[in-house]
Amino acid sequence: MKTIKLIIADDHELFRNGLKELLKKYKDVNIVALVSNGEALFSQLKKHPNTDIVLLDITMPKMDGFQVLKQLKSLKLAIKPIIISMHDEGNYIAKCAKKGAYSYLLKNTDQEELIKAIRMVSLGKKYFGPKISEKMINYMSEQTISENILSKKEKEVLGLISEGLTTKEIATKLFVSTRTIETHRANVIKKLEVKNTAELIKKASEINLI
Amino acid sequence: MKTIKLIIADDHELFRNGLKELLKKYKDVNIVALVSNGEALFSQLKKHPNTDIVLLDITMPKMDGFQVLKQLKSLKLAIKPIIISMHDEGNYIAKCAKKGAYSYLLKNTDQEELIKAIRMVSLGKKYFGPKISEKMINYMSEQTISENILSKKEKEVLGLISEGLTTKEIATKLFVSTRTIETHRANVIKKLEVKNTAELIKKASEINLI
DNA sequence: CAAAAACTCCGTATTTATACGGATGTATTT
DNA sequence: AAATACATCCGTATAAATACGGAGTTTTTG
Repeated sequence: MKTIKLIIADDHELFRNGLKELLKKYKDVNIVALVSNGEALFSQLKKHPNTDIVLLDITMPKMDGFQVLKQLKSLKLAIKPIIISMHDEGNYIAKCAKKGAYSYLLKNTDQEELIKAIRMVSLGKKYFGPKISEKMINYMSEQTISENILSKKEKEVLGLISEGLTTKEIATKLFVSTRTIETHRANVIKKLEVKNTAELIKKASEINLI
Repeated sequence: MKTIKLIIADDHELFRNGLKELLKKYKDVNIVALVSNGEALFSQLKKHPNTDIVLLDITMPKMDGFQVLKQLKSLKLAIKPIIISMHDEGNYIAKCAKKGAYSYLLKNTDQEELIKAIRMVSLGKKYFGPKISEKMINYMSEQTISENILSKKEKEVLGLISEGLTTKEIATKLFVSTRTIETHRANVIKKLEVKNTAELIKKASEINLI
C-alpha cells in the first residue's frame, strides 16, 4: 500500500504538532514536514517534490493560505491542498474552492472526517462536507452585494468617508467636484441597501469593505 | 510525585485531541476530561471536583471562555484556568486577566512554554509570557477610551445610530427630545475622539461597541 | 465594434448633523 | 454630606447630507 505523503502548514505550533500526533496512528499517512507559513511550505516542497497533500491553514504570517493556493495553481504542482480553518464563513469557503482547494475542513472536525478527507483527496477526489457546502451556497446569494458591486472609485470614497472626511474634503483630495462625491456616496448607499451614512459604515464594516 | 489533573475545553476537536496527545508524554500531567464547551466543562467538574487546571479556549459555543471564567470566580472553585487562545489582542488578554485567568497562551505557543505554564500554574503561580504582558500593557492605555467611558444611554443611542436611525427617530423611540439625542451623539463623538458620525461608527465597530 | 458600466458634472429643496454655551434633577460614589 | 457623573432639556447658526432628475465622457468588456 502506497503511503500518502503530506505536509502540515499551520502557524499554531500546538495545533501543528497535535495534528501530527493524531495522524501517527494512520499507517497510510506519512508526514514529511511541518511548516508554520507559506514560504516555508514552498521551500519544503522543493525538498519533497512528490508530496501528495498539504493540510493548509488560512491565517498564517508571511504568506497566507490564499496566497499559497494561488501560487500552487500557477505553478501547476501536483500537490493537493486541504484547507483546515476555523472560519466557517461562506466567504472563506468559496474563496478557497475557487482557488483550487480539494477540501475545506473546520478545526472542529473530528478525526474520522479528517482522515476520510485525506484519503479521498489522495485519490484525486474533492471533499466538501454537507455543512461546508451549505455555507457556500448561502454565501453565493449575498456575495453579489459586497465585493463585486462597488467600483474602485466607490470603494475609495467609502474608505475616505469612513475615516471621517466630509464630502467637500474628499472632493478636494480627489480633485473632483463635490457633486461627484455626493453621487458616489448616494450610489454606494443605494447599492448596499442602507438608509444613510451611519448604517452604511456599519454594513461596510460588517462585510469587510473597509 | 502528585500528578496535575487537567481538563481541556476547546470546541475544535482536532485541537483538543491533538493537545491531549501532546501532553501524554508528560508523566506529571493527567488529563481527566475533554470538553467542547463551557457547559460540558461544568458538568465534568462535578464528576472531577479535584481537578487542578483547565485549558480553556475563549471562543466556544453555548458558554464561552469569558463566561466560564466569570462562573468559576463566582463559584470560588479551586480550579485554575489557563487560557489558550488564538487572539493576541490586548483586549482579550486584559479581559481574561481581570476575570481570574492564571495564564494566557497563544495557540502558536511551543510545547515547552505550555508545559512550563501548566507546571507553574499548578503551583499556584500565574504565568504570563513577555509578549502577552506587553500586549496587555499597550492595551491598557487605549482601554479607557472604549467600554468604560460610554454611559448606558450613550451606548444605546450609538447602537440605534448604527442601525441607520436619524436623531429624530431615535428621540421618538426613546421618548425624549431630539436635543437629548443630539447631546448624546455629540458626547459620544467627543469621547471616542472622532470627527463625525461616519468615523464614529467605524471606530465603534472596530472596538466592538456595536 | 458595440453595449454596459463607471466616472464625471449640474441645480434645487429639504432634512440632518455639528458646533457653540448653558442649566437642572437624580443617582452614585467617596 | 459633598462631589461626580449622568440624563435630560433649551436656543441659534452653520455645515453637511439626502432626495429628486438629468446628461456627457471614458473605460471596460463581451
